[in-house]
Amino acid sequence: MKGIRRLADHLDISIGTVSRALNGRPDVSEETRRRVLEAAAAMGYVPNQSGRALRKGTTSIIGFMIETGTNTGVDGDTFFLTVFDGVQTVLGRHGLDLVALLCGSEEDPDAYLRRVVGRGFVDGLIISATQRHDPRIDFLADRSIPFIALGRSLTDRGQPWYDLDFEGMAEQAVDRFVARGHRRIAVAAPASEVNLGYVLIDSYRRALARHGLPFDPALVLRSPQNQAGGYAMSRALLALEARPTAILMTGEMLSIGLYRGLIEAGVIPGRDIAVIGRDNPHARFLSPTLTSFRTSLRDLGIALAEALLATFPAYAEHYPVGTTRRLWPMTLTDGQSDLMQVPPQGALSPSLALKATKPI
Amino acid sequence: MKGIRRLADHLDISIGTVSRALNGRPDVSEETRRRVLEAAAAMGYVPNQSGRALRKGTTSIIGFMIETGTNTGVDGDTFFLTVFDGVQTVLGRHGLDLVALLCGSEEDPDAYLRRVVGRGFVDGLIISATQRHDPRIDFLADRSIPFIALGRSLTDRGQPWYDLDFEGMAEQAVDRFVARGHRRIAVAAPASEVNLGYVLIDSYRRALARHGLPFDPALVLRSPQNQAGGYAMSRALLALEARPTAILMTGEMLSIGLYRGLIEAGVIPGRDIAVIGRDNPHARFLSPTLTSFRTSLRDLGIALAEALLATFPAYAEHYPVGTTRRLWPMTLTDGQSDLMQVPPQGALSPSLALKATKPI
DNA sequence: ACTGGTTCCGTAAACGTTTACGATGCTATA
DNA sequence: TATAGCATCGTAAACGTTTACGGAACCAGT
Repeated sequence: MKGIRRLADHLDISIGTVSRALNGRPDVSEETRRRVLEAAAAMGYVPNQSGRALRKGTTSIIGFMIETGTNTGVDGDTFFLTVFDGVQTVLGRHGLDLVALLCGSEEDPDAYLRRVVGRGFVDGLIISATQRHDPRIDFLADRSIPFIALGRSLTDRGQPWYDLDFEGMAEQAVDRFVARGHRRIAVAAPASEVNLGYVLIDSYRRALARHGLPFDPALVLRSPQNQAGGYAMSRALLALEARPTAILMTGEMLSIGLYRGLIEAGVIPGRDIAVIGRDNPHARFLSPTLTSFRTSLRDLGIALAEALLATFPAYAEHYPVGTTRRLWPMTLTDGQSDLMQVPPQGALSPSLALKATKPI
Repeated sequence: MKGIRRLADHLDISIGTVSRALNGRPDVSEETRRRVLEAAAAMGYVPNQSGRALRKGTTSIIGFMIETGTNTGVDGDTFFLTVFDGVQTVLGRHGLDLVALLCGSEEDPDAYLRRVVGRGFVDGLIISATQRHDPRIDFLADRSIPFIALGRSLTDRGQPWYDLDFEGMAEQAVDRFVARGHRRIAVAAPASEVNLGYVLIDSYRRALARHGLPFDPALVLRSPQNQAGGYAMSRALLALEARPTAILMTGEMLSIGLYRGLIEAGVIPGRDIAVIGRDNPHARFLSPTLTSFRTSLRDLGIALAEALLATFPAYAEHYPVGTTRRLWPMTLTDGQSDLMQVPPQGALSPSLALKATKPI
């Protein structure tokens, strides 16, 4: 004998009453409710997930889909573990559980999603690393599965989303660079089809235009969003004909590899080139200290969870119903890596002048 | 109409036949099987997880339990994402799915495990960060849930495990240090009750004894296993009365913070102190290059999954049944950080001699 | 024509819950 | 006393699958 029946037999009452007692239904006496709760705790009873889900049509599980393997761009991540923690604290308050749905590097993300959602495995979803055009959004919207995206997409089905504020980052960074006299400002963009790359370049382009600076495609450096990418980027940067005097790194890990490459070449951030990057626990240990955009990823997780719950009618009392689409602010924190000043008006340093006039 | 019934009605056959066709049962004609599979694909049918699990008593889901939040010791993790990927590739071959069970920083890990396992949520489990005494092992063994531990524990219920080979690490590192003349060798150990700390210190102690060196408790430095911990450790190290000339860092992230702290103090790894650490994508960008223990975490994930499946009688054909308990080898890879030589026999450098004779 | 065997398929029970419904006993009121 | 209302509980159906069982149809051999 197992499950709720064991409990019922032990207490000599019906399984219906046990269930009502456990679920806080009103039509059960306080006396029996007490006995049931006591016995349940004593016998370590936990309702079977499948039985409950089958009957209720709801699983109380929220999935956070991420891709494993190191080819995803984001390697080395406090990122997800921290966001998870924020999401979990909100969901836990409502008896919901968070699990990470791990799409292996050998499986197609769209097929994976279809499989796991088709199974009726989760009540809601958080998807991340949204692509410029993302079939997952269409799929989830078609099935009207509650979900929220961490990242915007051109695929717009009215879904809620949060996204890091790349507009703000590009704007503030370019403003600061220009104020220090920089005119050749590079930007690091992801090599994949992830949408944030496009958003970033657009924002960067508009920020340049606002200052009357030309857009030079050669200054958009593409690479995987990890340290190795940052290292490769330093090489690409130093090899450019007309070397930029400033660079904005929006990938979390990029700056670490970039520093390594620059310093190896004798180019000191903050002195020979201005760098602004993204903060993370690793970047805190860079030297010279990195001028960086910071934010609380745990709070982002909390916001994500609340916005997701707001799409459930059942939680309308706690979270005002509605779809939130919001840029997640990052604050620019001073470091040493952007302190370089560019002398006004064509007074280029000899080495740069040399580079600039090199034939072809 | 939903689920298998919709499919059956559409094809004008019974749901039993549909189920048999989909599950590859022999007693269904090839013709109808073809029709069923075609229709299933066309209509995007995926069997409901709850219904199937309820009937079969098995979920085809393996859980990998980790703790979120940054206070867990391991922050900054390629680690888990890489191991996940290895596990996933093996499980995927057998139609099993891996999900990460995220225990929030606000919930007790033991209670979390009881809850999620009691629900019958998973067929098997991988637990990590095993404690010196770990109630989770007793719980899982009592319920005879198939599981494997990433990490040893004094709680021995005959469970299979893999663990990083800290014996080998301590032995090789101490050997190398001693060969270069070091006699005061420090070791970094985690501050928590996680078992690897005890294993590590034991191994370190034995390795010292083998060379006739005394064990000095002051040389065992405890800290959280992250960069901040490494940074703090550099301070503690430099503040020691009799400063060690070598240090072994077994935490993945420690070396990064340690480097920062040492270099700030003008102490160059490999020149002024010998350092051996653990490799990871971030440590690849340290300068001077880190002499480090390396391994393939993806292969570790594969091994974990195979050893877990070996405990399922159902997979006896693929994986020889039996419980494997094995140390996962790490190979020592040369870098510059351990190149420092200590002059033989009491010929201490002035500064070190000064430190050693300082009163109290 | 009868038997036995094979192939294919439908029927129905079962998994562990939740919950609508009805039954029972009690109290209060007329 | 009869009735209505209430509190409490048991009964049974339902959720979507899988699978043991049996039945129908067919063929081969006697």
